[in-house]
Amino acid sequence: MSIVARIKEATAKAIESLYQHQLSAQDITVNQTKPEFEGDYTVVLFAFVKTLRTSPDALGQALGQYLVANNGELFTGFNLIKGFLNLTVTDNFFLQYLQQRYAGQPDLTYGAPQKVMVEYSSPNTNKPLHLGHLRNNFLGWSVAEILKASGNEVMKTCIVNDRGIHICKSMIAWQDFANGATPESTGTKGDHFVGDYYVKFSDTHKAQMKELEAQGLSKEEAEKQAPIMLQTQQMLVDWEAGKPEVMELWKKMNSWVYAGFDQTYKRIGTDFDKTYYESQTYLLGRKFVEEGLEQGVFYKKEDGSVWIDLTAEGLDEKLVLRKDGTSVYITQDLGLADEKYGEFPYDQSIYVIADEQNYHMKVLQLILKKLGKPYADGIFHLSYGMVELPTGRMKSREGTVVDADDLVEEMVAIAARHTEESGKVKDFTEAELKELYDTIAIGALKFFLLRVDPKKKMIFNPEESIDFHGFTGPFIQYTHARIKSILRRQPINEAVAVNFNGLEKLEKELLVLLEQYPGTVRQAAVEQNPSVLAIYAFNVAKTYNSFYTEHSVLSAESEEKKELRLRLCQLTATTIKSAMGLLGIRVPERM
RNA sequence: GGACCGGUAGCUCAGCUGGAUAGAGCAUCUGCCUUCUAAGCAGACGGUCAUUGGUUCGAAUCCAAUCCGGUUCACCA
Repeated sequence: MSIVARIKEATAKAIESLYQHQLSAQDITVNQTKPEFEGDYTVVLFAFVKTLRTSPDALGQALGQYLVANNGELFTGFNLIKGFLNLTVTDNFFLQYLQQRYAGQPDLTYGAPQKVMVEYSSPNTNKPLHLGHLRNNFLGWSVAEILKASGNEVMKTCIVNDRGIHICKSMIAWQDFANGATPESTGTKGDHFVGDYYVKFSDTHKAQMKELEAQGLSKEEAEKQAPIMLQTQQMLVDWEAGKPEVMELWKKMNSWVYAGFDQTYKRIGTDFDKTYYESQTYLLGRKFVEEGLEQGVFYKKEDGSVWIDLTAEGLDEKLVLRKDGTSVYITQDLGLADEKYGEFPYDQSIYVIADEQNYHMKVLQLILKKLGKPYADGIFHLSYGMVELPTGRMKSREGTVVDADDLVEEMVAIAARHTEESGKVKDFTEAELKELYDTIAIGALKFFLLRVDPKKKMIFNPEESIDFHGFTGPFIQYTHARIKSILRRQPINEAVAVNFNGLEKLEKELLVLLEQYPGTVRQAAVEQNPSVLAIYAFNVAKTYNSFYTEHSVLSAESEEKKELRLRLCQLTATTIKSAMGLLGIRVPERM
């Protein structure tokens, strides 16, 4: 049990014994003591003063004395400042924790295991991945891993938007302008290759619109009447009819894109247990229309379109089937949700989707509820804020989209430059260097995107790029490498025992932090928020670095101190590696 | 217009289930490498927590109003 849990438990017991008053652990506020006061953890007393009909001072004195007298293994002393009871935890408690944990892997499981599905990434097959996808990928992957580490059965999924008018746009452009060029013939990565034709479509479309507008058509008319758009519409019809040459082109171009995605996913360490393709799932929602009409949840308008009225819930009327009988986005999603549950009967289904779709996800869940689907309550929208540039949103039309592959390459170049300047790994082979650059570059990128609360939109400044100092991935990686350097020189001697009193301030501070690790992972899991772990890992690294500068490990005052510090180093390294691992960030042995 | 989200140091962000004098990193400035990796450490500077009112022992945190910014309310996906 964590020290905080034990303090709460002991406090509840003490109050029951002293005042015959029952309290549950969650009623008690325990904070880490502020550095300017003596003590490690603080019980906040104000909440009980009224019900116990006593003063903060009297309560604090009584409680402090009781806790120290009855929990000698936990507390060595207390002090009372206003309504705050500061408790000093015994060195021995932390030394025991250290002794038990330094060698193995942390146990991070809690609660009853659940089946959790996590959907993330969801790319379109008409353009390469960009910065926004990276936040999505890193978030989804990390949340999945955190839930897995917490003891749940997790299935990572991806829905690929591989069909529709936007896919036809790049197809038409390729057909009209490529002269048979391929990624191989041009030496272009497949997803970028196809993305270039999507841009080509836009440019052509724009030019044709301009001509039509000059002929007096309105903007809307011009948009629809542009020859390339008419072509694209026809191609979509042909695709839905399964016209062989269109299907062939579609498959060919998608396969180029997938080859490109695979390369990027591999590079950034994203993986999935199951990939859904919209082309295979988009018709699944149709049966819901019948079902909803029968149940009276949906209604049909005169023109044949089908709707659901959500105005009672404060939302709007929502179309679920077009008058021409084709299904819309939300209907497809209903079908996919059903398909997912059929394959993996989950307790929770997490959708990692940007916050611009908050309304859509709300509607999706509500419709499923109204249809009486048992899995509706398990749906959770992990809504994250968009990544913006200092100038505002990324816009493909204005060419301000930050490409994922380009960004990774840029980071690698910076990592290489820093590494060369430091001159610390001159004996590395080419392959080792390459791996190190990737580890640092992608670590920096992931940390940068994961350190912010997912809910909040974030600003990415390409000018300043991503720093390698301070609150960053490389800072933490560097700390790990430093520790490993010590442990390589001097392995731990298991035979030496380390039970004694007299921890240095920074030794204890570090132990206090390390002891909080399982609780921190739990918080990250409950909140589905990796940034909690990023901040934690940074604090551990920072505290270790202070300790490192202040106290020598290898030239410690005594053999026993040295062994203590070696174990402290080991546990710090393990904790950093574990926490960073849950963020998808590798930590090097040397850098 | 309706709904939802946000506004904390020059910049990027923590803190938000109410608790002590609001914290980090970057930037700026001062020190510290013949001693375990200076991608580091120690320190300085920097705040009307958007504004106003309310709730109470106590408010950045809760409530209301206002201002500013964003997203969304498509027979697009």
